[in-house]
Amino acid sequence: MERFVEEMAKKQLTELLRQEGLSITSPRLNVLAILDESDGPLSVENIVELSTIQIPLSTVYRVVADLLDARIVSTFSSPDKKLLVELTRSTRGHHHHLYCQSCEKVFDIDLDTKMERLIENVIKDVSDSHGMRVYDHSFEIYGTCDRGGHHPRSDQD
Amino acid sequence: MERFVEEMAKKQLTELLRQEGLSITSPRLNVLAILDESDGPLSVENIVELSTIQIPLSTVYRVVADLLDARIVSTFSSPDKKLLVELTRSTRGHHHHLYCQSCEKVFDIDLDTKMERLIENVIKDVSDSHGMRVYDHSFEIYGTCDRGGHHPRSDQD
DNA sequence: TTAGAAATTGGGAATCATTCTCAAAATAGA
DNA sequence: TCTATTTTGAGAATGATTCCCAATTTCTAA
Repeated sequence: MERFVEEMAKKQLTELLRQEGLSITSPRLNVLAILDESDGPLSVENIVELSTIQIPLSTVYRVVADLLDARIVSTFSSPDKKLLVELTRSTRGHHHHLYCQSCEKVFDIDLDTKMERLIENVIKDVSDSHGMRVYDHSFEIYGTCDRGGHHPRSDQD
Repeated sequence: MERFVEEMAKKQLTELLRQEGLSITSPRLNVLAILDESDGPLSVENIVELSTIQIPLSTVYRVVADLLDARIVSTFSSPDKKLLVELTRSTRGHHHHLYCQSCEKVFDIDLDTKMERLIENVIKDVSDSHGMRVYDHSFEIYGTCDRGGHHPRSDQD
């Protein structure tokens, strides 16, 4: 059963690559499978750790870059500036992120349609007033999940 | 006259350091003066380039870290993950950023009070539902200012 | 199905921003 | 001014990411 699900997923992921005209290779399928099984964005290091077969870091970076070009994955940076990756498909379109400083996890969050529309309006105003063409925006929230956690800038010694 | 203004600024900046209990050194005053004259956030490299006296990169990083601890400056990351710095004072409190991909500049933007309040509400909802204590958030807009510019992800070859 | 062409990989070296180190220099304050 | 303390300069170290290129894999078309 487990096995069956895996096979299904593999076929779908293969199809995903084929649709975008990318050749089917095991590093690509592996990275996709790992992202597919994850419930949130992963760092490149995470991907390597979670991989059953051995994949060099450089290959993961390259694979991720190819998948990004094909829009199969999306990437962004964590607060400590590491590359984070997630399947574009798995996120129902546009969304935002919530970072937990204490457990170092990232959660996807969705804003309701009204809020998202308000943001679009703000962006329109700003881009008009600056004469710029806007291609993206981000909205990120930083917090801590454990009650003992503290503000990262208040730990002066 | 020019000279006079400079002297004025220098006194104020010295006072700023003194108030926070930081000793007065020329690298610190220089970094502050450069940030004070800038109309937007600067990278560490920018600061070194704009400095009249020679300051090593490592010193600028250290000075910026000290000023950050004292909350005299604020820092954040550019889309290419470089450290950006601005005087906390020069920004009337909380604000956001607009990045231009073609000219590589960063502009400060303010949202109106209503919008900012909406965002606060969203953050409250999200943090409550995830059981997290939120200490910060960011909202950034990415665009290009020249009409010939193009979406960074659409230049596939 | 198979040969050759084209694309991809492995893995180590290179790069780039940032941090660290520590002796020398500057600052603070009695 | 003198001395303890802090800060600096300059280069080495670090860590994430990119580059390089020979070896391998995938694709294509006969």
